[in-house]
Amino acid sequence: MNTRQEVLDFVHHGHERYLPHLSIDCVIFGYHAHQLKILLIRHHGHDNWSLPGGYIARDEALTEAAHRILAEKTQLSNLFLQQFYVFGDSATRMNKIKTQETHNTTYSKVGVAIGENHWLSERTLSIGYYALVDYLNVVVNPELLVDEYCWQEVSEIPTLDYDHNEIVQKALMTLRAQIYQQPIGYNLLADKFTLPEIHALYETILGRQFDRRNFRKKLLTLGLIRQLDEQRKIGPHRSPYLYEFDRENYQKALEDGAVLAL
Amino acid sequence: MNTRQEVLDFVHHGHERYLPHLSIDCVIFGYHAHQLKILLIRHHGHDNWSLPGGYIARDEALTEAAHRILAEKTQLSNLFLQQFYVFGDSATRMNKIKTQETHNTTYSKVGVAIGENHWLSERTLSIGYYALVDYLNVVVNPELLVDEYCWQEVSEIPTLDYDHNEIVQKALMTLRAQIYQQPIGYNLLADKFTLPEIHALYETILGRQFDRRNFRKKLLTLGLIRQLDEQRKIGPHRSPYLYEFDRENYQKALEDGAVLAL
DNA sequence: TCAAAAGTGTTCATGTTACACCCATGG
DNA sequence: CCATGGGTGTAACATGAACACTTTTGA
Repeated sequence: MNTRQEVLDFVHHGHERYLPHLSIDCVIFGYHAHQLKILLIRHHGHDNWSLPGGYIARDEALTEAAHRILAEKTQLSNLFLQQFYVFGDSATRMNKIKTQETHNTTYSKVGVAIGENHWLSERTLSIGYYALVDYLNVVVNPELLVDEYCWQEVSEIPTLDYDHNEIVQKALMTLRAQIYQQPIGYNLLADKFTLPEIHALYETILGRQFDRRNFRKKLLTLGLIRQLDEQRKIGPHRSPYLYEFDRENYQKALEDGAVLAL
Repeated sequence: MNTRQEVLDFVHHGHERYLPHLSIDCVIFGYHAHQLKILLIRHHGHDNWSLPGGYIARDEALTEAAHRILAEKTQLSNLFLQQFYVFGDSATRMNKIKTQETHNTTYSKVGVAIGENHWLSERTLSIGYYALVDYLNVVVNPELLVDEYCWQEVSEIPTLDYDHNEIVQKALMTLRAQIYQQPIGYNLLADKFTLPEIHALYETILGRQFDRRNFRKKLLTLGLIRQLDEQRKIGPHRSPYLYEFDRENYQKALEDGAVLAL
């Protein structure tokens, strides 16, 4: 939403287009070069940051909605996107903490006030999705009501609005648990990648270190990756070999519940 | 809902008490003696079976709602109950298949018709929860609109109404994945249990066999269970020893991500 | 004494961990 | 030639898998 008109239309007619009481919040993990970050936004007039999110259109599949919202923020489609939990227990989600004033701060930018019975003031449960992107590929889409964006290191997430800290925690837990069962590398590495690259990826996401030799052995033994004949030039150093994923084997390994417990 | 009056009140005023567009469906796994079953219900006038479910009250936490619904069906509280997915993609969940006639068949029992714009005809996403119970402990609560109940073996689930087959599949997958990370035994076994009992439990839930000796060794090594001095009399056979869970160690092992991969 | 169920230990194969030196490259 | 980063193998150890006979009990 980039124009005042769009925002006004959303405020006044959003309930006709979207399902009320339900939203989607996205924890967008951005990885690059040994750093794992999360995309945060700061709504107009807010001191705290929060997660990007959106609503589900009445004629839209849930998964579709999640992909649309993600694409609206990052301009990227076909990303790895995973539903992980529904949040409906915390005080914010019970409407025990009124978000109305919060909303009014934001929407004051377009000169509307959100009443107590407005659809945006109603109790809203939120479905959490997490995505994985290379944050260098992301060109964040500016929105009228969002004052600022930032990529924040996962270990340094500040206090967020609503229950978003809880959502981030759960997303991170789920990501780390699922890295063993999901083709996570596919989405964060180029088709051809070096061993140090995939090695750094796993170390960063899991927050611990792996022995280079054992790591390579494991991935090759499981047949998840295949070494190529090519090498990459990387400046004044020895050239690393390139590898690619063995898609068939990767799939098979995942089905067999293969564990990449290094 | 056991009286006509209650049902009428639900149909006419339910939207004031409950959040629209959202429901909870429960996959209630019932285990006993090497059998793993699911509780199914048959609504009045329906040919197919479906899962028990319910709605979230406007002033009720999500988890609270799930426990209430489960207690309404089984009369049991404090059960192991786990949220596992939100279903919002299938044709039923998009309102592409009209459930209105379906509803009318059911509610004809109390002599009301559900119109196209009735709140029960609107698009409804469903949050899936699974529970684990000993089905011998369950006294199913009769409800006016439910003609029949049954416990159906997980390997013999018939075609269900709506997208409930999909929900059951996902629940079973999740249960099997989580048995390694959740204190599942606690809820299905008495405080003191024999090794053959817990052994059968794992075999049944995971659908495969484990060597008795290795199974015992593993559980003892991980410190999940503790052997007691008592034995149980079981007729014309050797008396098995009793065991109990080592709660502290169980907790610790789960946090460490201990894997019971037998 | 028999049938049914439970108890128990060892061996072998596999997987996991720990560890250090040499090589290639460009400046 | 040097600084930097990448490549590689082996030995010790721990874990998992396979396997069968004996004991207890009550009828």
